[in-house]
Amino acid sequence: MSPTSQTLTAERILEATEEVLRRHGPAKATVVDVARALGVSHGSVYRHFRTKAALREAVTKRWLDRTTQVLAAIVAAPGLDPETRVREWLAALFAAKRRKAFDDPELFATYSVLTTETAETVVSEHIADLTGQLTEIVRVGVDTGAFTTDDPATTAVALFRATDRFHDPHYAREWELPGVEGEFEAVVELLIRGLRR
Amino acid sequence: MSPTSQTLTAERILEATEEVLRRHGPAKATVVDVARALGVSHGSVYRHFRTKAALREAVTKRWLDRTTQVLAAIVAAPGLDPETRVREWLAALFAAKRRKAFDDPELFATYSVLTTETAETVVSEHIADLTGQLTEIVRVGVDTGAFTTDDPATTAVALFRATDRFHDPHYAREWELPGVEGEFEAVVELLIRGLRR
DNA sequence: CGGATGACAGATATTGAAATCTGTCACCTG
DNA sequence: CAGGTGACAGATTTCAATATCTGTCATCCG
Repeated sequence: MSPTSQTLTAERILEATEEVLRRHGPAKATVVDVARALGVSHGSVYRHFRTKAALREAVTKRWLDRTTQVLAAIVAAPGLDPETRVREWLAALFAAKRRKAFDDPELFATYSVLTTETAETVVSEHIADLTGQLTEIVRVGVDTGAFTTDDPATTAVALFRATDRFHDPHYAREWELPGVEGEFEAVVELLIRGLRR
Repeated sequence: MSPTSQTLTAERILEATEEVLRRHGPAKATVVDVARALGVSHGSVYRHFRTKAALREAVTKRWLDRTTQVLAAIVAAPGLDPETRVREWLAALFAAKRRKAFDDPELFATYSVLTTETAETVVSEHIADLTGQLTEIVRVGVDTGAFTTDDPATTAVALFRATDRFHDPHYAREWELPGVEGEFEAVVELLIRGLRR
């Protein structure tokens, strides 16, 4: 009946939603559009997601989790000294965000809006995931004697906050300005020096 | 003729503009409103400011400069060691912004909008002023042997950017959350440690 | 004559009626 | 009978007509 008449799964709906969001932007993407893209009635979409907000939340979480997974690889990578691991983790976060912003500006702008309007919990869980990863790196650094701190978790949050400028979508416009790379390195340098014993 | 029939000066217009902005907000504050508040025709306002944008720019600059002046006192204050001076300067910046945001939320929100829509130069000059002050503090710190850095100006920018979260109006909502004070101190602690020889 | 005025043209914002969307649910259909 | 449908009520958005505002300037006034 429809062009893609496989069974309707949450995953297929999320894919269609992302496509509709990319095409129409956050303001004009409707549940009806998503249903149309899937060749089903909008009632069917509501069978998988209770509200439009829940759908947007799910698609946002999916997007944020992709970054979390990339960074987890750096936490787990063997053979890095703690200092290098922190540098690479922060650089990877910056690079991932910058790539998203540059490669598909429409979609990035869309998700930037979604993260501000979506339920606070999705974003704060994402931040908790990321600072959790950083905490692990710092903790290992302290254990091996490379770093000093009273409390790895507090220090991890400080590292994350001090680098907000280089991962908060709010600053995305400035990520293509010349000199940002230098600013990033100067901040990281200062922070790494602050971590050292 | 009007309730306040002194001569019409740029300063009086700026005062009236701030009042109109506080009352009506940035979206609904018009040049006609400002003229009405002063008991003159809007043509007279255009005699002092070429455009509405120029008027908004001037009132924004005036607002930003007030903070710059407060902080200049800390740069010049005698008898502070460099580390304390950095701590106090950053704390004063945070405190000044937080006070503005808390004491008069309407006006603060208004100026937050103005700084995003106003000509880039006003804001970047403000930032240049502030990082200039920080550069001076860092430079003295290096000269007295308290700090190490290749380039005080770069380091000053890094200090400013690493603390964006605690002075960028974008984050104002989070300045009243519990724990912000702790986050601020953790970031400053890390940065100060990074400055030390 | 220096400074203020208000009528005016084009740009921008407001408003309210019509169109669309969200979320529900009784009813299909394979 | 599990999964899908589409009509429906209330909420939200769109659109075009109307009102207001911006910026200019010929004219006025002390």
